[in-house]
Amino acid sequence: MNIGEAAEQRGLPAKTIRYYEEIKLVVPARSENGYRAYDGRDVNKLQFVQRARSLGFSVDDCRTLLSLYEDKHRASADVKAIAEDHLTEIEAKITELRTLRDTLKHLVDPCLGDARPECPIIDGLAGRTKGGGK
Amino acid sequence: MNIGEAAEQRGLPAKTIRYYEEIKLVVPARSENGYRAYDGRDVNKLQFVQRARSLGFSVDDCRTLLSLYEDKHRASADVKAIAEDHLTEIEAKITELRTLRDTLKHLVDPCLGDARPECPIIDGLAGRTKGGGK
DNA sequence: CCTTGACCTTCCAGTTACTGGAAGGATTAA
DNA sequence: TTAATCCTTCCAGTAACTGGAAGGTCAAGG
Repeated sequence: MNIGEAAEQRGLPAKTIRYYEEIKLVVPARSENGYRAYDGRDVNKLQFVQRARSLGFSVDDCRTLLSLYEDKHRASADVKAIAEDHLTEIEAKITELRTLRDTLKHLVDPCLGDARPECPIIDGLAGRTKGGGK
Repeated sequence: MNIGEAAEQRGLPAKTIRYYEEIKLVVPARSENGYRAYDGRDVNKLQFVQRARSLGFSVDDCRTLLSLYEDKHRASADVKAIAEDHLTEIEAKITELRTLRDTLKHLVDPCLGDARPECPIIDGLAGRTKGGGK
């Protein structure tokens, strides 16, 4: 099948699929006219990558996972290690964002948000502490 | 002061500070020898940007915030609007990451992580459901 | 006076994972 | 034959830096 059909089947932009070929992630055969020809196995790989990407795996992780996917003699430990690393990264990101959110909230909450210039947010960013140092 | 001193004072890489000039975020005067000359006001701006960036504001938001910082007639409402938008984005990101984490966890947990090839993570990514469809 | 080392300059390229668009060939239907 | 789709490749842009090369400037030491 041509790239358009593969794209539609998977709900991926053709541009993205071409990109995956460019970086040698999913490389289809070519028809005589030069068109990319995707077979069922290619489409499975596209689906695999699509799901891995949607779970936040990097394209590089996808490359490794894809090779494990294709390897009938893989050790599930290898897969699990990648996934656990990624999980740890996600947890770290969540923690970081929660901290950001809380800090930001403490600046935003006391801001009156009116027409006057006094602004705890600006003060906070400028490094001015609100407390009146006696 | 030269860029090196400003960089050290703020704990920012000189490269980053040059970049901020390139994008016209913090543009210092120049000495006769062509060196960048940062005065106290520039350093304050660098600090302001540094803090805003560390709170996750985009460089573009920083530009706007910086102009509000310098505007004695600003309305705090304008500042607050930007900060609240950003807060909303952060919340959305946290929610998204939590979903990712949970989904990933449900794939990782049942994986034995041994030398055998059977792997619920690979199966999940491949779109194979675990349940034995009777 | 000259050299060495630290500091400064500009410019170019690379990072991540695409996305948009231009120019032009292939295919299909009318 | 022509028009509408589809396909191709190639180039550029996104965000926010970061690394590195080639070369100018400056202060200290011999």
